[in-house]
Amino acid sequence: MSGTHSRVRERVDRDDTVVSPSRAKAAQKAIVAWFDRARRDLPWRRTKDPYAVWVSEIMLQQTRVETVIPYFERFMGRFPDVEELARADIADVLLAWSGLGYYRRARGLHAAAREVVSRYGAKFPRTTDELRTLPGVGEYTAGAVASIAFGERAPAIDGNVMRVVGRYIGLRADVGSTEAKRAVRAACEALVPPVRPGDFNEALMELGATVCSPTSPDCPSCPWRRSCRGVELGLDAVAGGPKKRAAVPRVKLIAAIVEREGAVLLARRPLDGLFGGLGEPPLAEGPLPRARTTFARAGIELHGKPGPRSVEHVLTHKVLEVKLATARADAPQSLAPYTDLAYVPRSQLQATPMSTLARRLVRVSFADA
DNA sequence: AACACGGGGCT
DNA sequence: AGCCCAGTGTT
Repeated sequence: MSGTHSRVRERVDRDDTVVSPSRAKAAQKAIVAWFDRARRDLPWRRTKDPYAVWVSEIMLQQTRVETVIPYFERFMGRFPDVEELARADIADVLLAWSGLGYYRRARGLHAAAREVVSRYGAKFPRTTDELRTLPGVGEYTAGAVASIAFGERAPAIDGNVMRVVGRYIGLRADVGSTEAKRAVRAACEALVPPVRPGDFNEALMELGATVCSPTSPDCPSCPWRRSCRGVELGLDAVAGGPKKRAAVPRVKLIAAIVEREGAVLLARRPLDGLFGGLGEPPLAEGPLPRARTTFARAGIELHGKPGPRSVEHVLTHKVLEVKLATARADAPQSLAPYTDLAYVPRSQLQATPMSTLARRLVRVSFADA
């Protein structure tokens, strides 16, 4: 008897994350109506130009709206259409990306622009399947561009949507789990309407960004408050789960600060990996004797001991601890893993692609100059 | 499934 | 001091 009961109970638990057609329809109407009223005026919403939508979506990957806005404006001014971007030098694209992070995105954008021009005659591919083949365009971005720019009825599931829809369907599984992804995707397939699918997807993300926040959702203001399973269950029980992250390793580095006649010695990083393609004062891993030897082989002689000036730069997966050392280099040689070394006039630094870390190093070096 | 990949703002 | 953001690509 208890067996029968638990079997029924189990099926109910599984089924209640399924969104029925009638429930989907009500949900679509409510959230799009809310979006029409509450939508923020963002630069990339002033057009449905696929190129602009695409650029914005790439920039928005793992990056907040407020951070992206000025970069987007500058980028569109500098590269107004896909052909202009395809013609550009990668260094100019990286310069426009300097400080935004995840620099592989800039290389993907540039490579994809060239593909759009060469393979599609500068006309943007219109379907998720074609978009998906472009470098830097994954499942989310393909759905976002296809739905927003071309009206394809495709879901666009980002972190916001995982949380919002996870709560809406009363998902208990951790949002990072395969089970959660499957359930949210199924729900989204049922939810995305054939009419205005792009507005629906944007509405979902907008809701996550402004109302259904991770820690303190404003449920009374939510267009879905009446049918949200998460509210019924208590949001703490839904789509939660602590994500324990391993302690981030600390990496100790020495930066060789070499100045000669108003120019700074910069090294260019290899295209693959951290800060790919960007310039920076040459870095070598500590401890000091090893770094000194590494630099010496490249013709860079450290003056004294590194420090006391130093910079700590925090990344997602490691902390870079950089001590600064002045140095001289009359005939710099190659220095692994950098692709080249060159003196850059200080007046040219703002025109040189560099990471935020590299700019900090330069700024700290010449703070009192 | 886990990890590399930036930077910043909020709690 | 964590958390996590309009994620993607590699291993």
